[in-house]
Amino acid sequence: MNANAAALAHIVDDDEAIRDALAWLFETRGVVSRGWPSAETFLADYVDAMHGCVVLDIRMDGMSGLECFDRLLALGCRMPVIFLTGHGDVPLAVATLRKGAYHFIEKPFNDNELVNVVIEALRHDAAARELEAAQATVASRLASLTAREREVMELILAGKLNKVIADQLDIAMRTVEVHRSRIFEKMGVRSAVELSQLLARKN
Amino acid sequence: MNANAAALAHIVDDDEAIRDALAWLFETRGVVSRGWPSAETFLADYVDAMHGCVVLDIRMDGMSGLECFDRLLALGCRMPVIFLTGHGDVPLAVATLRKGAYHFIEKPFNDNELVNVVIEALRHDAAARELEAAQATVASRLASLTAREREVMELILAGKLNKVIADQLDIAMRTVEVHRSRIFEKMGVRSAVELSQLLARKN
DNA sequence: CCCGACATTGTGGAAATCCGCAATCCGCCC
DNA sequence: GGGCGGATTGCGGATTTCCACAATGTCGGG
Repeated sequence: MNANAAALAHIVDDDEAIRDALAWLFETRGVVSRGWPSAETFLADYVDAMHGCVVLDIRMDGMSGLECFDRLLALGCRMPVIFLTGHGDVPLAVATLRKGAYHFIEKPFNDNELVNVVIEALRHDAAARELEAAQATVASRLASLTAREREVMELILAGKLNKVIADQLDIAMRTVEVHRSRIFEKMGVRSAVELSQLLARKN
Repeated sequence: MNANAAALAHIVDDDEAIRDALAWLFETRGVVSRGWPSAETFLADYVDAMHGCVVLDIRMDGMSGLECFDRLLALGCRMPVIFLTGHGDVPLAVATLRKGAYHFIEKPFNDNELVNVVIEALRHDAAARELEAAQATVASRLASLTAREREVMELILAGKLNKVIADQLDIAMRTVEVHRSRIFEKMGVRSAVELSQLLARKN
């Protein structure tokens, strides 16, 4: 099952009737979903490349939604997580939200409101994924630099002249120029200012 | 009363006994505070330069804590706001946190925990203020640029050569150089890369 | 009218950057 | 040993950037 190919709303709830009802509800608004009967099964299949959002019931047999959330966080999951609960209390809601949960919704909920939240979460994930892809490209270019090139790059970004860098590293100015040229080539830029702008977009 | 000079924990609660108890509690941990008997009195004195955090009771005679929060947001208040409530429910907690409240604490609360939250909020505010001050300096330098200089600056930051900028704006290359020099002077930098780095830190 | 800010331009020369071509040395791996 | 990648360097010439000094024209405000 290729859960990576498209953005899905992952419904994690041990109650099959609820999973089906939610799937149906989401479908009426064009949201593709997948149901998981337990936190364990979802986590077993979880991979970083999963796109979309997680609709997570708090109270389940076996692993709870909260434990599942902690696990997802530990795994570096960036999908927005929407908690559903029939038995929440304020400290719990506050704690999960402050831990980074996307939303916390009590049952019974307004159908439309939930779908709106899901759609918004999917959008959020899409935007985050796009930014991540761009940043990964930059990161891989950075990874292609040799240690020396990285050293010279820092000095370039600090605005130092080639001759100053040469003095500082006790090398010839021509060598600085060579490194500089190689750095720009690998990073796909033509000048120090372009490089700076590229890296600013990464962070 | 100069509430701007130092970072204070602003206690907004119509119950004087609670205000005093909190003030005393905060004082035991070295936190300076000021009590306000109502949202209205606090808002009447509110100025942007107030530093610290706001400890806000939700249920008060007159204006509620929630209305007060909305007002603060509308005024662009960046102080962290900690809600205290004896009668909160989950949707309320979720809504305020998603609106940007710093924390939401139910009464009765653990004294130590509340002070920890306040201290953390004060730290948060201090860091945010520092960043803001640095950004304001850059912003005011940017504001000192003429329209033409700003136009040329964008092109410089795009990595374009002086001769390309000259062609694009249909002016002499010497003119581009003059603008360039004036821009760097006003922005307090010596090169395009320094300028780029400075602006990246602003955003 | 006068003044100041802004935009523009020119001259000539210095400084900084860029680069093709070529070469050497070192360390690592097969 | 041979090959490869990385670091280093030199030469000479081209391009780009920088700048002191000077000047002109326009616009807005007193």
